Amino acid sequence: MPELPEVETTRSGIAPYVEGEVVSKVLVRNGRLRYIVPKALAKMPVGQVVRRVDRRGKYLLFCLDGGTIMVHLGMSGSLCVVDEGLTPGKHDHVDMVLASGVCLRYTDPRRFGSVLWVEGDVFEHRLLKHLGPEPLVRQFNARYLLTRALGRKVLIKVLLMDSRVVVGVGNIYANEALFLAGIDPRMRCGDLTAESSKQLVKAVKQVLRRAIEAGGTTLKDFVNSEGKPGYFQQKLYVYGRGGEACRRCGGLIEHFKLGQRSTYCCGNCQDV
DNA sequence: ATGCGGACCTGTTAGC
DNA sequence: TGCTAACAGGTCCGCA
Repeated sequence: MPELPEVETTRSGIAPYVEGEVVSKVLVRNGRLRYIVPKALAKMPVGQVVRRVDRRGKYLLFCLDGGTIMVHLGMSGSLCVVDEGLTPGKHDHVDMVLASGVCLRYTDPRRFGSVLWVEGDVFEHRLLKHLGPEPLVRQFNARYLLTRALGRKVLIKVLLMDSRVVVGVGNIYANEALFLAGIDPRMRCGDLTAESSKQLVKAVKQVLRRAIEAGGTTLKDFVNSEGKPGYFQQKLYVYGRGGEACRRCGGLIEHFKLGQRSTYCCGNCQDV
């Protein structure tokens, strides 16, 4: 579920409640997430101050003095600020309880996400080490994308969703960015030109920025730190709109599979 | 090195 | 109405 805008929405919502506060305990109700949470947290000491809440790609990083709590929301995860006393639901797997009485509650029906404790330089952790640049920084530019695309045979959509190339772009925003750039998702990487690379980078940045402003996309179950949905779904051009009219040309939005992922595009507005 | 397919889970929806 | 199958926002691993 959560792509970069949803993770960033969560981060900015949580930060004011957490930064400068002491973690008094971490309560694990169901540790069977992507990585077994009790094991992953085994060495974590309690009573430390959270210095800041950061984000790298789709990972949330709670930076403490002795290490980092690294949270990934997977497909269906969310993290809400609740009162410690609130009765947990079926999928409320982990609580991070602060000395202030505020509780960060991790909810994840599909359990594809995880909560890890990492000591030392978190960016050297195997899950972060090989990540590509953040999409919203200058380092992610037309020249960079072209360099990474040329000489490869994968489809352009697959490349965009490869976190070693650029982080944070999941299936929804890959579809949207390709539409905005006027590029068919079935185009091969090798066919990217300087011009189309420029358009695509611009589109990726634009769609992510707009989605962050709208508080993310809620298709089914994404909620922010207050348990509220995002509103970007109302602004989607192609994702989830198979068979409907293109908002730009009125043509039919196509829907098919690429790799294993649901793909949407306008055959008229997007060229291979 | 690159590309591809399967695996990890559960809940909801579509279809018979 | 009720059962079953397909599908869903994301990685990560192993094999060719």
